[in-house]
Amino acid sequence: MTEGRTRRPGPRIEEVARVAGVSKSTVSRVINGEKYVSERSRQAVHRAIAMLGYSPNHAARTLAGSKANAIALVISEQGSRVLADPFFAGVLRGVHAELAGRHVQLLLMMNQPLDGEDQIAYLTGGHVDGALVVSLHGEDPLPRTLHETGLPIVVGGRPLAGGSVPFVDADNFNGALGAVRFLISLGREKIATIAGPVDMAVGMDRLSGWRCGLAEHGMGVELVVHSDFTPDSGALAMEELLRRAPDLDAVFVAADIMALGALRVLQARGYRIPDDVAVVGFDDSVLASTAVPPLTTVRQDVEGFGRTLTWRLLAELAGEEKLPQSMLLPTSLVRRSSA
Amino acid sequence: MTEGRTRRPGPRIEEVARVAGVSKSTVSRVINGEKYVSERSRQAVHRAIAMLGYSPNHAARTLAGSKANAIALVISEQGSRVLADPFFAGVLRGVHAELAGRHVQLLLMMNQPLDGEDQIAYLTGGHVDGALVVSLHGEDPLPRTLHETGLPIVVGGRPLAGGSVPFVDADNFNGALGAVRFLISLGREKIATIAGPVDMAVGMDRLSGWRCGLAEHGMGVELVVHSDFTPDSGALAMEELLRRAPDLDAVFVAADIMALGALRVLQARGYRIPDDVAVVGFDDSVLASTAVPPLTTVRQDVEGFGRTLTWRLLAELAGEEKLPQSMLLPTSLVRRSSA
DNA sequence: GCGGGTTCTGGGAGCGCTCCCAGACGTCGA
DNA sequence: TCGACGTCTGGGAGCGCTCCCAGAACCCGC
Repeated sequence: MTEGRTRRPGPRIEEVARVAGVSKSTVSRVINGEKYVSERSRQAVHRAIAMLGYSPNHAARTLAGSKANAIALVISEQGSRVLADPFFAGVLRGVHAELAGRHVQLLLMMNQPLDGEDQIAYLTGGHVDGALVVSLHGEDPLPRTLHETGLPIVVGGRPLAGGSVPFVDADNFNGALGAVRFLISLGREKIATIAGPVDMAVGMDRLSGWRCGLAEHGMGVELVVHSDFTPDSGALAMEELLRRAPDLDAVFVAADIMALGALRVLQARGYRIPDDVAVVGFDDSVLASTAVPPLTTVRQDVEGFGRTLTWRLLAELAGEEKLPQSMLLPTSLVRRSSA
Repeated sequence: MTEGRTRRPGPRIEEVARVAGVSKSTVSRVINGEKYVSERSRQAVHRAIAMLGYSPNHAARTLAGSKANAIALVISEQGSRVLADPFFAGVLRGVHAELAGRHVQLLLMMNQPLDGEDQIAYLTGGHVDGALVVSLHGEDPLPRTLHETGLPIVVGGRPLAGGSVPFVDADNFNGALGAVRFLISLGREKIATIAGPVDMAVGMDRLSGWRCGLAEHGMGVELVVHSDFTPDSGALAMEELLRRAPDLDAVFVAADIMALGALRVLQARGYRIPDDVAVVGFDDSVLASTAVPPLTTVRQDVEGFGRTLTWRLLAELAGEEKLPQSMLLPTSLVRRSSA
C-alpha cells in the first residue's frame, strides 16, 4: 500500500459509487449517458455526484477509454490578422459555449507550434477526436488534407479547395443579395461594390450576391473593384470606383473594415452620406457602429457561427446520421445612418 | 490478456526501453530530464526515441504523475465585451506562442460553464497546475480567492482587490504620463482627460499618469470626466468637458474606443483636430488607425502581454525562485494625425 | 413449464505512464 | 578495512477511469 504519494484532491468514482449504493461501472454508465441503467440508479448517482462535487478525471478517462475527449480548434490564419481578430474572439466564445457541460477539452492550434506534417501528425495521432478548422484563405489545403486522413473535421467558412469537406459558413450570398435589394428599394440606381480578394470564398460569395441582386433588376454589374480586407485598400478601391463612375449613388462594401476606408475617401471628396452615396458594409463588427456616420451593414452572428461549428462536429462524433454536409447561417441587415 | 480492444497507434515507453537496452524507468528519467542518468543511457534513449518516433502519452503522464500538464486561462469578463475582443485575441495568441513546444495544454474557461464555487472547485481540483486569470474588473474577487487556495496563478491586469497576487500589466501609468508629456511638448496648455471607470485599475492607473504629467508642470488637474469604455460614453464625456472648458486644447482619452466618441463630438462642434484640440488615445487598437483622423495613441503590446503572463506562470511552476511579484510592460507612443 | 430475448448489474483487467523502493555499483575519508 | 554517501539502475505498484465479461432479474410467447 503506497501512502506516501500525495493524492489529487477531490472524490473519485469509487466514492460516488459507494454513496449512491451502486458499482463503479454503473456510475461510469451514468456519466457517459449510456443506456441500460435504471432510472433509480441514475437518480441516485446524480444525487451522489452533486453531493460530493465530483468531476471525472480527464486524464483517466482518456487513458482508459478509446477516445481523447478533446477537439482541436485550428486557426489557419495567414496574414489577414485584421479580419481575424474580432471575428476570432466571437467564434471562440461560441465554441466554448457549445462545449460547456460536455466533458470535452478544447485544444488551440494556431499554425505556429507545428507546421505542416507535424501538425497533421499531431492531429491524427489520437490526441484529439476531431477538429474545427477556421480557415480564412480559401485555397488552404489543410482542411482537405485532414479530412482525407479520416479525422472528423468541420471547416468554418466555405473552403474553395472544396471536395466534400463538411463546413459551416455565414450565408454570404444572401446577405449581399439582401443588401443590394435594400439599396435598390431606396431608389439607388448606380450601385458599385468593393469586393474581397478572389481567393477567399467569403469575398466571392458576397460578390455573387451583389451581382445577382443587380441582375434581378437588369442593372449593370461592371462597377467592381477587388480589395483585401484592409481600410487602406478599401480607400484605394473607392478612389478607383469614383474615377470610373463619379456619379455612383451606392456602394456595397464586402467588409466593414474596408468600408471605413471608402467612407473616408467619399467624405474627402465632398460626397454626403447617405444623401449622395449610400454605403452598406458587411459583418457588423464594432467598427460599424463607431463609424462616422454609423454604418448600415449585414450582420452575421459570429458567436452562433462558433456554436454551430462545434455542434456539427460533436454530432458527427456522437455518430449521428444524415448530418447536412454544409450549413449556411442566416444574416440580417442592420440599418444605421449610412444607407 | 485482452486483445479485443483497439490500441492507440504508436510505440510506448516499453518499446523505447527495449530498443535502447534500458528499463522503462530510465527512459522516463530521460524524458523528464532528471539527473542520475549516465550519458551513455541518455544517448541510447534519445536514439531509440528518434528511431521509433515515440511521443509520450499525455493522459498517461498526467494520470500517473503529480501534475496535470495543463494550465487554465480564465477570462473573467463581465459585460465589457467591447474592450475584451481585440485585446483578448491578442493575449490568447501570446499565451499560445509561449506554450508552444512545452507539453502543456491550455484550458479555456470563460465564466460560463461553472460559476463561482464550481469554477474554483474545478481549478483547485487538480485538473490544472496553475491558472492565468485575465480579469477586467478590478474588484473581481476571483484572483484573490484562487490565490488563497494555493493554486499558482498570475493575473493579467493589476487587480484592485490586491493582496499579494502576482500580476502582469501594461505600464498604464507611464504610458499616460508619456502621452501627457508629449501633449505638453506640443505646447498644449489646457489638457483634459476622459478617464475609465474608477473600479478598474487600468482606468485609475492611466488617470494617475495624466495627473502626474500635469503636476510636473504645475498645471491644473480638474478637467476629468469618468467614462466606461464605450464610444457613446466617450462622446458624453467629451460634451461634459467642453461644457466645463470650451477652450481646452488637448484631451487624453484612456481608451481608443472612447476616443472615437470624443472625436465625433469635437468634429460636430466644429473643432479642428489636431489644430484646435489634440487627441491622444490608448491601446492602439484597430480602431485607432481607422479613425478619422487617424488617432495618436499609446501602444501596448497585447501579444507580449499574453507571453509574459504565461512565462511568469510557467517559471513559477518550474519552481523558479525570486520571481518578481508583479511585472509592468512598457508602452510606446504612436504618432498619427490627431496630435 | 421452458427457451429465448432484453434490461440491468458488479467485478476486474488493463490504458501508459511516474515515482517509490531496493539494490548494485562506485568513491572517499577514517 | 570498513562504512557512509553519492550515482545509477530496474522492478513494480498504482494513478482513476472504461469496457469487457459473466450473470442476475425480468419479460415474452409457446
